[in-house]
Amino acid sequence: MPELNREMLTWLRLMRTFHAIQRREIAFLTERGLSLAQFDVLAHLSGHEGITQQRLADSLLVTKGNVCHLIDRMPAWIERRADPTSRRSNLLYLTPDGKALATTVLSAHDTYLSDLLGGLPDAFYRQMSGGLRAWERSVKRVDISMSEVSVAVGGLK
Amino acid sequence: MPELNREMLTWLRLMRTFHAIQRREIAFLTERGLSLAQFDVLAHLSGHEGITQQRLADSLLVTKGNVCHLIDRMPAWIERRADPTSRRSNLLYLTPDGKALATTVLSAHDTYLSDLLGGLPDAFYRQMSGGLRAWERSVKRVDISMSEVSVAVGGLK
DNA sequence: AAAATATAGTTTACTGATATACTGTTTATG
DNA sequence: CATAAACAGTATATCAGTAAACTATATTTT
Repeated sequence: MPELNREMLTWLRLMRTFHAIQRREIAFLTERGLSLAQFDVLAHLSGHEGITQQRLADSLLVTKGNVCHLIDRMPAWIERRADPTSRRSNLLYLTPDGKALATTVLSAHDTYLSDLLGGLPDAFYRQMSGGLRAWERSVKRVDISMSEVSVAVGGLK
Repeated sequence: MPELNREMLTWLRLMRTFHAIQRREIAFLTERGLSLAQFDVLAHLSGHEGITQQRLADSLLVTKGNVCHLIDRMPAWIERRADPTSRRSNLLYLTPDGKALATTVLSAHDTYLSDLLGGLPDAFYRQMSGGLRAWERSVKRVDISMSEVSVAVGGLK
């Protein structure tokens, strides 16, 4: 049977909280005709126009293939322009429509999330941020490209 | 420009922590030849053999279509059996191979996660769990099937 | 009992993400 | 300088997930 020790219980809590918030964020964006992925692209681009697809992919922690496909389906809002310094990269710019959409949706999104997430005492957020940062640091001891870990933990003896 | 108030910063922290942990969990399972979705199915089934596909879908918070497709691709580990009480539902059972796999992988997964997530003082987990529970409760004021919200927040005036 | 409705499962079409292979371009290096 | 290696982008195949249409079976209602 599953061992529900304190670490696991806290992790379950974290997952549930994450999903509760994210589902609402997605619902909010869906009503405005945007997917979360599209919103992320618009949001990042509106602060960093003129970056390459690769840089956008890095920022969003997704693959360049994903960005390519995503951009393909947002032609009304995003434009690929030639990079004067390199013929292999594209520079991404918002179209006027994209800029307009980004402005309104970003600000509404901000208001919505702040309202959704706010309302608890200031000390709560300080404490929570600190705790999460500590946990994340602790988790990152374990490298993501592990092969030893598989042996050490999953392994024999 | 984005307003990075305390709520948003805490949310960013939470997302980062969530992804840092989940990426490692996925890497762990991938090395053992399982996707996270497959693991979830095995894990739930090994504690609840004989449930229907619909019940499994409900438990995992996914659609029955997803479960159907998922089960289709795990024939070595999962078996559909006729429900003696209803000809329209299937009952899901682990095959001997599925049972064996579940046993070893579940326990290794448990050990791995406990090690990954553990190591901080007990008070940390108590405090974090409590904080997350409070935040989740507060978030759930906002109903997920909102239409008023879209007007109230996204809206005019 | 017949008709309407609801339910379990399947299928299909779509989005989103990955990995991988492929194209073309740039940069290193031998 | 020529070739090899790295890099940006694209294309393709695959895996998860959703929604919606469809099939077959149960259940309710009239």
